Amino acid sequence: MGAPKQKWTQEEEAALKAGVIKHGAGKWRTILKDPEFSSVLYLRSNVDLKDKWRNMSVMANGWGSREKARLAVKRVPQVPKQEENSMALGNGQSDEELVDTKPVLVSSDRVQVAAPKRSIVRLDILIN
Amino acid sequence: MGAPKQKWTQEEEAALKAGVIKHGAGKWRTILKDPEFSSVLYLRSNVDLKDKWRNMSVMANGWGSREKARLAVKRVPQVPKQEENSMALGNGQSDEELVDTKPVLVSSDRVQVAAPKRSIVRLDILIN
DNA sequence: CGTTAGGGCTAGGGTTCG
DNA sequence: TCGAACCCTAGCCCTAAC
Repeated sequence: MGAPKQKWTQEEEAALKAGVIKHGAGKWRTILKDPEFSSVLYLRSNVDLKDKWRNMSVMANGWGSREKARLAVKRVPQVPKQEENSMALGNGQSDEELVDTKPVLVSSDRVQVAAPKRSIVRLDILIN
Repeated sequence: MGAPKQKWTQEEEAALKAGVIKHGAGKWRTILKDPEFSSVLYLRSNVDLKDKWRNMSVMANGWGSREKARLAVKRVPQVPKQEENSMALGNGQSDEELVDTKPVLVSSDRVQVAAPKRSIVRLDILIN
């Protein structure tokens, strides 16, 4: 079993989004063949792109049903990971970058453990 | 209030084991639809089967109770984690023979491993 | 035949309860 | 605290339709 599971990276998500903006949703094979994205998505199939876009769209809408303060107000003795990617479809315009504001802030009354880990601040690849 | 939490009976566990032997681990829905086991497992869902098999497998591994599991280390932005979990079938007695839990015959075409090794799967182990 | 849309299933982490 | 049972859902598979 050589497929433990393959999680999507932020680079891949950004490439997918850019591909949809450029070619349109539904043109998965076209996006995949575009040399601009194939370097990032080369190990994904067109079906993978379709599935991922479905998941991203669902998330972008109303954040689900049973999630609310559950994930946010979780007291974790660790460093809360915060990574959120904006997910919205552009109107076909050139530049568009929605910034999702996720004010998830775990503010413990006590001193929180320091963060020895390196925060991963990744910027989306340039498109257009 | 509404979820009494139903514990697994011996009959259900036995049916699950037999189902895995017959159809292979991972074919939870298939096991559930098999009339041979549905009479016992009709209260369970495919996810229940999967979860129960996970718990049983952990026990079979000899996880004892003397391990300091570090459940930290969430996701590090580097080095893909690699998990390897071996699954053992059979009773919880001293048996170090790993049994391939693949169904005897799968769908013909698949990304089958290019290894024509034909391990003789022993199926003598059965319900306790 | 290739591709896409959609439903279905599984794997794995997370959460709750005892 | 720990573990069994249960929940949530991203990723993957199957099938029909085009």
